[in-house]
Amino acid sequence: MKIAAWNVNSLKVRLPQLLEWLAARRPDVVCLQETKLEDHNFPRQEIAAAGYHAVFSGQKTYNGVALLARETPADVVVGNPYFPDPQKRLIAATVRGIRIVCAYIPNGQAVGSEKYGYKLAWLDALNRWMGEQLAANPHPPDNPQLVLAGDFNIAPEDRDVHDPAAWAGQILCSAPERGAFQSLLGLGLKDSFRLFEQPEKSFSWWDYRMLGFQKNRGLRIDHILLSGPLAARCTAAGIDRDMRKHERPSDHAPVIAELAD
DNA sequence: ATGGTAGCCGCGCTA
Repeated sequence: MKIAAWNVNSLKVRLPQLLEWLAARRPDVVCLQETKLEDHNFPRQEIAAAGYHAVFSGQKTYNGVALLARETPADVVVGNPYFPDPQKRLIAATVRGIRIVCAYIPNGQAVGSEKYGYKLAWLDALNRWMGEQLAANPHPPDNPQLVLAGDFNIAPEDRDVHDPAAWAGQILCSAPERGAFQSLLGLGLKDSFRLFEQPEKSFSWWDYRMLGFQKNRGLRIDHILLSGPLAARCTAAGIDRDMRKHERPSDHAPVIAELAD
């Protein structure tokens, strides 16, 4: 079972790339962020023609998440019950007995800003909800089947940052943000990427500006976290870096984790 | 060097 997450930065613009990529990679589940589409504009026909069911929660201009799956997603929940939020950043559904949570965690703009406070509060509520979801999705009991995937807007460690000195204490890298990430791991979730040997300087996002990608000035901020039993089944994890080379790319590359059946 | 690039129904804001 192949699970992917991709911040597409406008599904309208990236739809042709998404369809090509779905055909090439054949993921079973895809968590999309920054669709930037109202629900009535979601390209349901094109996604269905590609062989995927879709559930989504979008808004105009900003944010927006979607969950694509080759099997019908069940028990769809939009948003975090512990954090009422007009911003469309969270959608969850069950696919093949696995609870999938697709998240677009706030960027936070700058440490100390109002948006930063919102990000930390959002993460605190996410942590609370994930704790509950881990307990609520046992199969059988005490065997949580949970995936938390998406754009976290957090580089967990210095090795996830092209220039740790320049980014020290900055947004995406600050201690409170990294602490929130560690709290999610503390619930028993595993960073699928780090279950395997990986190339140095592996990143998932590069700023459009200043030739960020060409110079590999990136950060690894997109993640697929797995509950313990799923981590035990994980056979591979990686970043589809080549998608960032595409003409008119998203600023994020897709991340992928594979589970043995 | 406080820039730069991309996407948005936008004519600034967010990333």
